[in-house]
Amino acid sequence: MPELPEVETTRRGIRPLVAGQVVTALQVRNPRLRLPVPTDLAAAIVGERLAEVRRRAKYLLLDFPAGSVIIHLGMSGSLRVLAAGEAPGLHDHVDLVFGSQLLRLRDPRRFGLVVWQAGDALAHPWLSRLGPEPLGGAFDGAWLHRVTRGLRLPIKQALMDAQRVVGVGNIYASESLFRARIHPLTPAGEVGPRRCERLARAVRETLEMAIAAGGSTLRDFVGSDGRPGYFQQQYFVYGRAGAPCRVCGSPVERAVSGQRATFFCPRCQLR
DNA sequence: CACCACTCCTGCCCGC
DNA sequence: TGCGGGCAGGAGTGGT
Repeated sequence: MPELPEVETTRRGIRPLVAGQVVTALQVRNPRLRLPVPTDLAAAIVGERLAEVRRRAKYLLLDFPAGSVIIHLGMSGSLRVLAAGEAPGLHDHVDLVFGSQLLRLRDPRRFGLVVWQAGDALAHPWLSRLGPEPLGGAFDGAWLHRVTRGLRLPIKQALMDAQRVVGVGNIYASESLFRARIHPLTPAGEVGPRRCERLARAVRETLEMAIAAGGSTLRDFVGSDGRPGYFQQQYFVYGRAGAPCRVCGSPVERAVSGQRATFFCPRCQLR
């Protein structure tokens, strides 16, 4: 399930292989994603040079002269660079062919998206109202404190709201709150300035560590099994209900918040 | 606004 | 061994 670190690792993996290359063909094998792949996509990009691969939140932006292909990996999407002619698998929806190689989007659960945005990609309605990047300078404790005043909803849900900060998904929300020693069900408005500071720092550190862990597997984006290698990453609480907290040994608990599984240590994390 | 519920889809795991 | 059921999960959308 790609969260921001996986998307960033994907970006870093594919960028050196496709940036600067000209699209020679587009193959839409299965247009059915969360929204249908636009039928006029080929007209927009075939024959054009891919200038840059950027990321905003969990969206990947493939920049062309006239606009950008915006890709979201949903929860099961992956992008790999393969040799042209590589036989497609069951859920390989789209290929961007660049001469002798291709960029292949696979998405078994079809929560992903491919859209075309003419002109500035950031002007797309899905991107234009997003909050700050968690790894950028605009996100810090002061910002987090400001955008959570008066909120009664749990801090975890506030953290996962892309208008407040982007890129914090279910896994890293739980992990960041553990790192900051804040109980995920604490009303967001009750988290004071010092704890907001700690939480903002925890979000940044958690994501940076995950990206660093993925960086060693960039070579996997070419060739056979191209999955980013976070599976080796050790989570503190996520998915560990009943298992001992890695810090204090108390059993990790599971709750549901905003219809999402939420994991925390009841002893380390205070309301 | 703030908040909530619903929706998309399929691989995987569990129990029988 | 096969099969049904339940679950997970990003984020847009459409309520109250």
